[in-house]
Amino acid sequence: MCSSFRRTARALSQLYEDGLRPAGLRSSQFTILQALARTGEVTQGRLGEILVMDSTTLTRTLRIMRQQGWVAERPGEDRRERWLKLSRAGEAKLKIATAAWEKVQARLRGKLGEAGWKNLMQWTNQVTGVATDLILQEGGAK
Amino acid sequence: MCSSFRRTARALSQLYEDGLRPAGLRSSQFTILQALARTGEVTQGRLGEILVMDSTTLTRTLRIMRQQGWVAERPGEDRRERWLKLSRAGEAKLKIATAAWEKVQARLRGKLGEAGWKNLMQWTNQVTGVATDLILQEGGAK
DNA sequence: CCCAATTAGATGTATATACATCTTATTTGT
DNA sequence: ACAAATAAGATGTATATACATCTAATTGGG
Repeated sequence: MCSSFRRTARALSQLYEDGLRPAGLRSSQFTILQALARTGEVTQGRLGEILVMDSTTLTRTLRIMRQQGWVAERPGEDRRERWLKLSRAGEAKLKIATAAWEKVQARLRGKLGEAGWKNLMQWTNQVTGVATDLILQEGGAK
Repeated sequence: MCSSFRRTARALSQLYEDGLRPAGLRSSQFTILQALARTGEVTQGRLGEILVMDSTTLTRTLRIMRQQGWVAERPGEDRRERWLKLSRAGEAKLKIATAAWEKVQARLRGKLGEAGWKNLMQWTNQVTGVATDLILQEGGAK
C-alpha cells in the first residue's frame, strides 16, 4: 500500500507540476499556500499536523517561500512559535497558480469521473487518518 | 488530488519506515528490491517505468543499493543499458525486510478492512494509469 | 520562586525526487 | 556507409522529506 501510494503520488506530482511550472512554483509550495488560505494564521507546528509533514521539513520550504515573499511570519506571544500567513503576494500567486492547478485537475477528474473522484478523496483521507493513528500508537508506546 | 495523495504517501511512508528501520532500509529501497524480485533482470529505464520514477532518480538510489551489495549490475549488449537484478545479499535483505513490512501492513489492513484494501489497490493503480496517460499526452504534444 | 521536564523550531545529515544538460551508443534516412 | 536524430544513463542542481540533535522558551512540581 505504501509503495502504491508513493507511486501514484509521483505520477500525480509530475502531472500537476507540469501544469504548475509556468506559474513558477512546486506542488508542495502550492499545497502550503492553499492550506494557509484555508486556515488563516497558524503556527508552523499546526501547519505540519494538517499536512502530516514534519514541522522541521516546513522550516526549509517556508524559508524559500518567505524569500519569494509569499508567506509572512511573526513570532507569537510564546516566543518559540512562528505564526504564518499568506502575504499579499502569496494570495496573488495562489490565485494564478490555482487557475493552472484546476486546469490539470479538470482533465484528471474527467478521466476518473465524479463518483470516482469523491470516492478517492474519502479513501485517501481515511487512509491518512488510519496511518497517523497507527503512527501515534507506536510513538506513544515508546 | 495531488495534495491528498502526497499527504497520504507521507503518512504511510512514516508508518512503514518505522517498521522498516530495524531492518536498515528505506521504503523506496524496499520497493525496488521487491520490484526486482518480481521482474527478474531488468534495465534501469524499464524499472523506472514500472515504478513511475525518473530513471535518473534511480541512478542515485541504485548506487547506494549497489554499495550495500543488494543489487548486481551488468552492461547490456546495447552498451548504454544497465541490467539490474537482486544479488544474493539483496534477496536475503528482502526476506528480512518483508517480514517487518508485512507486520505493518497487517495492522493497516486490519483497520481498513479487506474490501477497502482491495478497493484502494485498484483505485491507486487506476489513478496512476490515468495520470501517466495524461503526462504522456502532454509530453507527446510538445 | 526555582529547577526539571517538555515543547517549538533550527540545524546537520541522509535519502528521494525530478529536470536540464551532457556523454556515449544506437538507429535512421538518404 | 555516414551524418543526423534519437535513446540510455550520468551529472549538476534544486526542492522535498524525515530524523537526531541542539537551543531557547515555557510549564509543572515542589
